[in-house]
Amino acid sequence: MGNAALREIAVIEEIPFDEVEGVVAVDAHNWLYRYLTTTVKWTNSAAYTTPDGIEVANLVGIVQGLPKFFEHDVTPVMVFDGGPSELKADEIESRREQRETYEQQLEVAREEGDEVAIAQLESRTQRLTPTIQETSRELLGLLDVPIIEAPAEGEAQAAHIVRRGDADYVGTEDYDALLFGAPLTLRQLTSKGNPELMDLAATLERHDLTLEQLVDAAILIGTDFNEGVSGIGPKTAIAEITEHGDLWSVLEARGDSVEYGDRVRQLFRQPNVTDDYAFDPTLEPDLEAARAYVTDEWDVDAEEVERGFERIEESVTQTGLDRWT
DNA sequence: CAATGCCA
DNA sequence: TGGCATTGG
Repeated sequence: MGNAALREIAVIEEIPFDEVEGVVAVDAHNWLYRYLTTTVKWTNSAAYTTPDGIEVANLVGIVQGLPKFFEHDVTPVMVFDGGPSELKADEIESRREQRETYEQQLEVAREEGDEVAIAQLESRTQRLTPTIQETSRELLGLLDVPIIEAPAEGEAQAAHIVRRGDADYVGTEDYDALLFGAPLTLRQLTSKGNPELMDLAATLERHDLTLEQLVDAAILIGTDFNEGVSGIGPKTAIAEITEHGDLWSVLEARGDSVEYGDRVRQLFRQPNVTDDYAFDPTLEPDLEAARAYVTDEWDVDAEEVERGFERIEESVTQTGLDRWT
């Protein structure tokens, strides 16, 4: 989701994949979700469901999606969302408890009309199922793709990692990455053509804004967590913030108001992220194990993943993934 | 310029 | 989704 109006504000340019270098901190939820909803699923639904009715389109998506990185000598690092759905495989009981807790929280938030909390909790509704999470982690592990656990939003954590210089780009379709302060963001990583590069510094420079002001402008327009002011779009938001300086001054001058403005602001300014992560960008995939996992353990038709594995294999042997530091 | 609805 | 035309302020 995110905010499409930010596209009007952001400096975005298409770049050849060859010019992408280094490490991409991928918003794993966003990345997997693309493969679960669009590409694979409807083309041959049966091929991505086990006899038990468990969806394994994520495994196919991973096998088909990773070669893009490998073939361009780009190291993906998958950043998973934290929060209520971070579950350990064998903790069935705590799983139920957490789900109940989440339901209760959502109920309370609804009663209180706390739109921000509702939005946050609902955004966790469309979370990946525990099975998807577990099998994705397992397969990524076999392929030696680093996984980082975010305390909350994966996107915020990915932005944090890039800000600290431990990765070069955030990978997500979501324009919100900009608001989390991601210096460089790559979009269209799942599509066929070239990716798009979204540049924070260039964006701020173009409009002569600070990041804080950009966040305020986005709040005026409306984000995933707040409604925004009716009648304010990207142009007006920038103009008003430029004229009055910040969110509150704009609202005061217009006699408007925004619900939970301060909380949404904090959400972007001080997201829940951690420095407690580490990864080795040197990838040594165990292709045999990965193939076995997908085709034997989860009964995915070998044809569905053959080409993907071949491409990964070729990348490994030709360029040597272990050269990437 | 913002919002809406339709279509590729 | 994203692009485009329309309408309404």
